[in-house]
Amino acid sequence: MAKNPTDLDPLLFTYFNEIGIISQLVGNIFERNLPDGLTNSQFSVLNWFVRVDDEATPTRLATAFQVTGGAMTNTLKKLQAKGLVKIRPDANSGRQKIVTMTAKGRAIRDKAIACAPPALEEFSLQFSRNNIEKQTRQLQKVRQFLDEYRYR
Amino acid sequence: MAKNPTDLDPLLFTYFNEIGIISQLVGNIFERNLPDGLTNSQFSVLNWFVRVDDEATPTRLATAFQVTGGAMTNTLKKLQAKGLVKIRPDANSGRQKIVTMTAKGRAIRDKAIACAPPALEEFSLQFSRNNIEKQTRQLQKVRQFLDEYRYR
DNA sequence: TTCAAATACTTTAACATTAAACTATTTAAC
DNA sequence: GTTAAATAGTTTAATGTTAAAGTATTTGAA
Repeated sequence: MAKNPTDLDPLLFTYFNEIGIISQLVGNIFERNLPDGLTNSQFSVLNWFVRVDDEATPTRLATAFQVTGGAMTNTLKKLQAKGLVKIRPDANSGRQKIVTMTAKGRAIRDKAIACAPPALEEFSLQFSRNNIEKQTRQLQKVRQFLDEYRYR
Repeated sequence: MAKNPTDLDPLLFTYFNEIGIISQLVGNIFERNLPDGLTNSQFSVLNWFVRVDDEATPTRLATAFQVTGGAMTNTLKKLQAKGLVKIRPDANSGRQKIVTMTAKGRAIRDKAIACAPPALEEFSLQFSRNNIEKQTRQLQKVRQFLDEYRYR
């Protein structure tokens, strides 16, 4: 049956709408509890250094978080001004820089985790680990599709 | 087993991270194709009038989209300037206003749908309706939890 | 070797959003 | 009836993001 062109598939609309709202709610809930005026972006960068690697170029971080280079420049400048990351030139390439987290950065990151709002605790009680794992796998497929679509 | 306080539950982190990235990607993909310099917020308001009701107060819209009143004031002013919505005082309450969509607004909204990026078409081929329906139901539960948590 | 294209990062202007302060109106307690 | 509190909407300043232009460096093809 042909789709009426004046109707956006309501299911897809609802689906992405729910995702958008959850993203916004979680972002707000989490950022509200962050210490030292840390933003979500700033925290995410600090946490990346714990989760993924000890050092990175700005572009690698920008790619990881799907933001523009300019946005990452801004985030890193803020972190640097607070003494939470260190930015040094790459000896092997004059156009790259190398970013690392400072001890203070690590401490603030740990503090941020400790400040994590109780929502996350309660969330774990409401939704089974198994359920969230399954959802995550499906979301990863969706993200991958959109990610690839983006570069065509 | 006690959770190490310096570790944010990686599963939850990944889960919400995927949601955040999908939200961002879909937003960008969709907004890029919108006609007449329409933003996602502006389109969403127009689409709301098709999906939900003929008229609304600014606050009702702000609540529906989980944005501040100020943000909605801004969005509505832009839509009004383009002649896509009409804002009139409420005869029954001097502090409320009533917003409706104009015929031009409806036309632009339909055009936006027609311009919808092919990503959505292809998306439907990749992911089964059944799958997206199931995911949507789960996401709705999550959103509901976060929504309720917010007001406590 | 040269030089055009690609890459890494920064800067700028525009803009959507937020929190907070502000105006106007309505509600309801006394 | 008065008046304090609540509600609806707007305005302001600050901020984070984007696209686009700009600088500097590296790559690689001729």
